[in-house]
Amino acid sequence: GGMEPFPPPTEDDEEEEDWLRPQSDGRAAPPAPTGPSKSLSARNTACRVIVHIDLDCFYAQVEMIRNPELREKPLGVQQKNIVVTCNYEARKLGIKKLMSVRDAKEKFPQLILVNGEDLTQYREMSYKVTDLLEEFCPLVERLGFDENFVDITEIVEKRLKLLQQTGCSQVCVSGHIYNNETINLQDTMHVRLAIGSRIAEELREAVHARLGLTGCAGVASNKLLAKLVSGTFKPNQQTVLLPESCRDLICNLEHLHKVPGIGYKTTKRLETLGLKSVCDLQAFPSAILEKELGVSTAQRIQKLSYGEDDSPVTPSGPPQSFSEEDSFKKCSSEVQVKEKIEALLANLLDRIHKDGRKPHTIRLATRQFSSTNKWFNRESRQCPIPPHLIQKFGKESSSIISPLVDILMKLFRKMINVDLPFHLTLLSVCFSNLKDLPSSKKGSIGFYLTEVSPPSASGNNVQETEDVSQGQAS
DNA sequence: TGGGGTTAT
DNA sequence: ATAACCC
Repeated sequence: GGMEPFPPPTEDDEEEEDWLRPQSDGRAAPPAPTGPSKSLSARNTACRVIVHIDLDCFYAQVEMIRNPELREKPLGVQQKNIVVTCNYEARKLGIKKLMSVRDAKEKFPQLILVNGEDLTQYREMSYKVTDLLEEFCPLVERLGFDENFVDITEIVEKRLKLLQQTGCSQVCVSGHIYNNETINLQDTMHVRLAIGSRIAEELREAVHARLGLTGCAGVASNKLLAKLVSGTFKPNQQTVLLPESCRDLICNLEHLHKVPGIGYKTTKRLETLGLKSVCDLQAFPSAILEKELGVSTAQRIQKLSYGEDDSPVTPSGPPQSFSEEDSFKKCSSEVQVKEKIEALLANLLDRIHKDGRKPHTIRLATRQFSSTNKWFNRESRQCPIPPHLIQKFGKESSSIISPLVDILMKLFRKMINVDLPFHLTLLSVCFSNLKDLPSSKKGSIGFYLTEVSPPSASGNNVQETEDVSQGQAS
C-alpha cells in the first residue's frame, strides 16, 4: 500500500543515513560542515516544512488517563490556589486556565479538582511524546511540556520524489486549510505543505494510538507560523497555512503580545513607542526600533511581525537542568528552610539518578515577600558541586543528601542575612551543567575528547566550572 | 498566578 | 547572576 509504516523504514538510499541518525548529543554537535551533502532543511531556510504539535489541556488529559472516571466530568488541575488547566467539560462551563480556585468554584461548585503540584507524571508523559516524535524524525524541539516542533522537511522531500516518480498528480490535504484557501498543484510549496499535513495527521495519530493523547497541529513553512496556525481549530484538529494567507494570519493577531517571541517586557516598551498592533510594528521605522531595543531584538521581532522566522528546529535532547520548587505563604526560619530544601532535594536526587548524568552545578533560588511586585523578585546563588560529591550521584542518596543540604544552606546565607527577619514565599533547587559520567574509558569517544582536547586559554581544561570564584559556597 | 523550562547578556 | 522568553 502507499501508506508508510510508522518509524520510517530504513529503506533505500545513500545520504539518507545522515539525517536519520540523530547525533548522540544534539547540542554538543560540532559546527556543521558546509559540504555539498548538507541536509536540505539546514541548507534551505525558505523551503522548510514545520509541524507544531500542541497537546490539548495536557495535565488534565494525563489525569483523565490515570483515572478514566474523570473523563466525562468537569475537571480542573490545581496548583496552590490556581486552576492551572482544565478539561473541555470544564471549559464549557466557563472555567478558564489560570483561574483562581475561588472563581472556578463560584462558577461551578461541583468542579472536580486534582492536585497537580507534583509534575512527575506530566513530565514523564511529555517525554514519551517527544520520544515518539523522534522516531519519525530527529529534529524535534520541545516547548514546555505540551508542545513540540518537528522539522519534517526531509520526510516531505522523500515523499515528493516518490510521488513524482509514480507520476501521481493527486495530493490530498489532511485537516483544515487556513482561510479555506485551495491547493495549487503547480505550486511546489503548496504540494509540500499538503504532504506535510498528511504527515502531521500521522504524527497525531501515532500520539493518540500509542499514548492515548489528543492534540492540535499546525503545518507551515517556519516555527512561528506553524505555532500560530496550530491554534486555529481547537481541540484535536489541525490546520495547514499556505503562503498566501501568511499576512492574514499574522495581522489577525489582536495584540503584539500574541506574537511568540514578543513577551511582556518588549510589549510594554513597544507600547511606549505608540505601537499597538502587529501592523504597527511592520510599518515602524527600523532605525528607531533598533535604538530602543538593540539591533538584534529589533530586527528579530520586526521580522516576526512579517511572519518571518528563520530560527531552526533545534533538537532538545535530554534536559539541561533539573529543578524543583515550592511556593508558600511564609517561611521565616532557617529550620523551615532546611526542611523545605530537604523535601525538594529528595525528589531531585531521584530524578538525577534515573537520568544517569551527573550535575556539576547546584543553585538555590528564593523569592522574598514584598507587597508590591509580588512576582518576579527571585534571587539565586549557585556554586560548583565538589568533585567527590559528583561521583556519588548514581548511588543511594543517603550519603550525598546531607552535604548537599549543607551547601544549599551556605548558599542561602549568602543570599539572605539570617540575623535579620526574613519572609520567603518560594524556594527552588536546581541542578545544571549535566555531564555524562567522568568516562575515561579507553576506546570511547570520551577518551579521545578528554585526552586530545587542546589546553584552554587558562591552561587548564580539567574541572573548570568557574561558576563562583571561591569554588564553593563559603 | 504555578511549577516548571530555555537562551542571551 | 540576572533578564528575557516559553509553556
